[in-house]
Amino acid sequence: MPATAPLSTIRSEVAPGRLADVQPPVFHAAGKEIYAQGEPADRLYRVEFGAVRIYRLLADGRRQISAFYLPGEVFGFEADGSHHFFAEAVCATGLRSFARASGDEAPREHLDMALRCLVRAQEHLLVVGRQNAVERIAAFLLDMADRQGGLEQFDIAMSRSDIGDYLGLTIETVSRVLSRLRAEGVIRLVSLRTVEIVKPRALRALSA
Amino acid sequence: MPATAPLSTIRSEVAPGRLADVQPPVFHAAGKEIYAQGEPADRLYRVEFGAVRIYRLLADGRRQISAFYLPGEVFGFEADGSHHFFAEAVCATGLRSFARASGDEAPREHLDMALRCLVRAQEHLLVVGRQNAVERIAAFLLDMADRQGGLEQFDIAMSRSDIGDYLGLTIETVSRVLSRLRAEGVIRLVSLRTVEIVKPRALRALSA
DNA sequence: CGAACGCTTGAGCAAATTCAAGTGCGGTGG
DNA sequence: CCACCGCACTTGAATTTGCTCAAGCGTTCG
Repeated sequence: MPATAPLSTIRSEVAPGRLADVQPPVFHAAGKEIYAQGEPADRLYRVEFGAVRIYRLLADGRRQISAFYLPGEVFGFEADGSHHFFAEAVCATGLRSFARASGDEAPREHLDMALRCLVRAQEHLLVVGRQNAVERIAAFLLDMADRQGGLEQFDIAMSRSDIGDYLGLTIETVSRVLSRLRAEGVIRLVSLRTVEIVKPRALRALSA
Repeated sequence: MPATAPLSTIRSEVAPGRLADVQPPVFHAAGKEIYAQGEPADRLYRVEFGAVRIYRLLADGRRQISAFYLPGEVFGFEADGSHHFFAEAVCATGLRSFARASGDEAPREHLDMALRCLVRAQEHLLVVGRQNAVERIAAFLLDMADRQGGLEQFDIAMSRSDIGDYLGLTIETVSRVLSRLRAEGVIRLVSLRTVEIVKPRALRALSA
C-alpha cells in the first residue's frame, strides 16, 4: 500500500520558455493585492522574487490560503475567464506576467503547470483534512525547505497568521507547535522567520 | 468584500465533443479500482452513470477523498504522466475513457476541465480548512443537490464513511450532523442514501 | 521613549474524536 | 414468508485536540 509521494516530485517551476507576451517584472510591496476574486483573468504570473498567497474568504472573515507561490513558480490559473480567488504579495515581490493561452489550442506547458497545481492542491487537502497540527506544520516546513533548494536553513516569508490560514490552524497553535518542535530539538528558530531543520529525519517522521 | 461563489458556477460537465480515441463505456462494480497511485496516466474518464471517488491514503490508513465525480463529469487529470491518487467506483458505475492530449498543444477543452478541477479543489480546501462540521455537511448536501440537477430530493451514492473522508470528519460526526439537521427539519432522510432538502434557505445559511 | 505589531505562552473551554453499545435495513436461507 | 445475520448507520459517554480569551514579551519604528 501506498506511501504519500514527496511534494518535491511536483514542483511547479517552469522555464519561461515559449510563453507569449512576456512583460518586464513588476514590483509588489508586502500585502499588496495582485488580483481580486471576480476580476477577469487573462494573464499568468511568474514569481521572480518574494512570495505570493492565493486565498479565499468566508463572509465572516475566515480565510483559507490555498497556496503559496515562491520564486520560479507560476500562478494565476483560473477557470471561466475570471478569478475565483485573491492573490497578494506576502512580502516584497517581483512578478513577471505573460498572456494566457487563448483560442482552440493551449500550449502543453500551460496544461502541465495547471495539472501540477491541481496535484498540489489535492495533496494539500490530505494535509488539511486528515493530519493533526504537528503533522501539518512538519509537512509545511519540509515543503518550504524543499521548494527553496532543500537546504537545512531557510527563510519563511509568511507570518504565523499566513501559516495558520494555509494549514487550517490558529496562529496560537502554529506558534505552540513550532515552540514544541524547537523544545524537542527538531528545529531551531534562528529568527522569527528563519528556520533550521536540525533533525530532518525526525521531522519527516512527524509529517505523516 | 467577497462572498463565496456557489460551486454551481464551476460544473465540470463536458460534451465529449472533439475528444480523441473515445472508447465504448466500461462497467465498474461498486468499490472496484479504476486506477491506482503510481500507475501511468494516459487516459481521461467521463462518468456515464454512477459515481467515482479520487483519494489518497496516509501510511496508517487515514484516507482523504479529494473529489467525487458524478455523471457527465470528467476525471483522470494527473501531472507528470503518472497517477498521484487512487480512483474507485463508489457504486455501480459506467465510464467512457478517451485519450489525453499529447504533443506540443493541448485542446483548450482539456485545459478548461483541468482548471475547473483546480478551482473545485481549492474551494473544497476552504470547506475542509475553515468550516465546522455543520457547515461542511451543509456545503456537501448543497453541492450534491446542485450537481444532480438542483432538485430538492436526490440520492447520495456514497457511504457515511466516504462523506467523512471527503469532508475531513469521522463517520460519527457525519451521522450526528445529519441527524441534527433532520431533527431541525432542514432535511428529510427519505432513506439512508436519499436526502430531501426541506429548507434550502436554512441549509444555505448554515453552509457559510 | 513609547506605541504598535507580531509572536508566545497559559488557562479554560468547546468541538469533534474515540470508544462502546445499540438499531435498523437489506439480503439470505430455512 | 418470515427469521436471522451482517453491515452500515446511529447514539451516547468520556476524552482529546485545538480554539478562545487573555496576558506578556520583544522588536521595530515613529
